[in-house]
Amino acid sequence: MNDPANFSFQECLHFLGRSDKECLHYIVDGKLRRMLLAGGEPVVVEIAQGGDAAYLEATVLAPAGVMFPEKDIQDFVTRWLHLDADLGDFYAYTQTDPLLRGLAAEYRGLRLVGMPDLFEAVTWPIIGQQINLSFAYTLRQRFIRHFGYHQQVDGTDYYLYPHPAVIASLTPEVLTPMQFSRSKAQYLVETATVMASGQLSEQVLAPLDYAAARDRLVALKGIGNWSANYTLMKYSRFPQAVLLEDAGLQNAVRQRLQLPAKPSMAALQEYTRPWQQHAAYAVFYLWRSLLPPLNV
DNA sequence: ACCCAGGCGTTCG
DNA sequence: CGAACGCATGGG
Repeated sequence: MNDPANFSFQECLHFLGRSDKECLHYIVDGKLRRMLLAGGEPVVVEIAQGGDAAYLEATVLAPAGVMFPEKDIQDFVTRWLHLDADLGDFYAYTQTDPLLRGLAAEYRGLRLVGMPDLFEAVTWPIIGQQINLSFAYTLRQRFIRHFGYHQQVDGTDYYLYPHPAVIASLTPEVLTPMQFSRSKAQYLVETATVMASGQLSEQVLAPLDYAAARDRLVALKGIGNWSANYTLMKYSRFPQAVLLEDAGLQNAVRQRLQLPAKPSMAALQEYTRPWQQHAAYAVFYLWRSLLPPLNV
C-alpha cells in the first residue's frame, strides 16, 4: 500500500461497520469478510491486518482447495479501501482550512472507502436519495438479497451486488411492492438496461475527465448532480468530486461551525470552493465526523 | 402531527 | 431561467 503511515485498518473498519443492515461485507474479530470476483469467479475472502500493519493479508475462505488470481483480489481490495492513496497533501491542507482543521488528527489513517462495482456506485445513490439512511439501507438490503448472487459459507450468507442484466430484466412493478417508489423502480431498471447494453461501462467512463464523466452520468434519468458526484467519488475516485447537495455534508458543516441552521447553498459553495482536489476526502471525513467516535 | 431524510424531475411564474 | 412542488415512507 501507499503511505502506510497514514493507514488505519481500524478506522476503515469503523466506517464499514456503520450499518447493521450491511450484507456485502461483515466484520468478524477485527477482520473483514466479503464475496468478490477473482478471475471471474465468486470468492469469499477474509482481509486482516498484516504483521507490521503496513499491509493487509487476504485469505480465501471459499471455495477451498482452489487457486485464485491473487492479483485480482489485491486489486479489488486496493480499489475498495483506496490503498493506493497518499493522504499527506490532504492532511496538510486540512490544517489551513477552518472547516477541516482537526479532522486529520481525529481520524488519521481513514481511507475513502469506495465501490469497485460501477453498477453499485450508480444505483446506490438512486436507492438512497431523499430518504433517511436507515430506510435507505433497508431498501439496499432487500435489493441485494433478492437479486444478488448468493452463497452460504459456514452458515453466513455472502452476496455479490446484483448484476445489471438481472435488474434490466425486471419490470418496475417487481420493485414497488418492495417499497421502492415508482420513480426509483423505473430509474433502477432503466439504468440497469443502459449498463447491460454497454452504453455505460467501466470502459466508457474511464477515458472521460471529471466534467465529461459527470455529464455522462447526469444524462441518466434519476442521476442528478449529487448522485453523479457520488459515483465519481466512490467509483471513479475523482478527488475533486464534491457532494454540495448532500444533507450529511450540510449537517456536518453546521455542527463543526456551530451554525444555528444548515448553511445555505451559497455559503456552502464558499466553504467548499477552496477544497478543489481535496473535496472528495473532505466530504468523506466530514461524513465520518457524524459517526460515533472509535472508542464507544 | 410535523418535519426532515446522504434528491430528482417536472411544472410554474 | 430559478423557484416551487410532488414523490414515498421511515424516523425523530
